[in-house]
Amino acid sequence: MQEPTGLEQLICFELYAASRAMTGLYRPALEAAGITYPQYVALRVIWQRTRISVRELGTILQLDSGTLSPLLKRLETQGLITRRRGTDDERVVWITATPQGSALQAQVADLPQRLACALDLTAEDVTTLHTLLTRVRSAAATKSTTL
Amino acid sequence: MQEPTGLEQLICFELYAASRAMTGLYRPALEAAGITYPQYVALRVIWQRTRISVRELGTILQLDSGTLSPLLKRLETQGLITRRRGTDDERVVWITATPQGSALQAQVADLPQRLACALDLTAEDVTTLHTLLTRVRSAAATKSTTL
DNA sequence: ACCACTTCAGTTGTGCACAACTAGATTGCG
DNA sequence: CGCAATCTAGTTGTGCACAACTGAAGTGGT
Repeated sequence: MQEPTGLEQLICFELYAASRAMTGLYRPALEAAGITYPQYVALRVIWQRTRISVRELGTILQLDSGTLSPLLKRLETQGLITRRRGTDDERVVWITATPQGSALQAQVADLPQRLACALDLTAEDVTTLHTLLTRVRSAAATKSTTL
Repeated sequence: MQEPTGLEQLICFELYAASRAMTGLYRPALEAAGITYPQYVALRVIWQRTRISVRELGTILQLDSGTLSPLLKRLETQGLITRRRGTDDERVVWITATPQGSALQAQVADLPQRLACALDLTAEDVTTLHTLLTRVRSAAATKSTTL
């Protein structure tokens, strides 16, 4: 930091800027796969289950239906997932990866490792960072009325 | 973390989630002041200078004119800043806080401290987090073609 | 002086984030 | 049972993030 802008003292701003920088790091590879970063994290969760409801996906990603509905609609249009109303409870929509969607998994499998290397962080740094970020997130979530 | 979603291993996702959680923590106070979080960080930089160009503001915030132009337009409409074309170099637009805009500064002055307390982080944690986030951001920015 | 190159802010189009709301399905209490 | 409260996903509207582009203004080489 060369100039005293005051921003560098704000953890909040560092989080905001670092998050966008990381997303930018993922962008080229994800663009090649035809998806965006939020779509990628949603797919990661979907890939791990035979099916998942919009609600549970939202709980994991901390996103509401206002964000997820259009995002999932786009994934469905691309043929990467299917959406089906539940028969027992017609309120819930079950999401499943299509074969085409599952195929994408292989294409982006090594991304996190490749990009983590680019950050020049030691394993210890990653652990520390992960611990602190989790604490910040849960503390912020607790105090907030949102979600 | 109760379930193995795979996301919790992703520094990238933790950054993304923590950043949104922090923004949510700021939201109620900023909403009371009539501004959004990105407008707040932009104003913090503007408050520290008698004037600043859109370009320099963008360099500090890591945002391009595509994001800043409409954001600054809204701040101008609210009467918080003025925008004036330079006389020597007519390409640059100089931004200045209005008295009304400067008055807002007092209203949100204690925000970072109040909210930092809510996170239950020690001074050491904050320093560690800040250092790691800065490293992540600069590393990501270096590898990226963006900006 | 000429002109290709660069710089700056702004516009357009797409997609995300979130508040506020809607509509239908389900639940549970009296 | 009847019906109000709750829960689900989706829609609408606002504002941010970013790619791609525009147009005007400045710059440098010849």
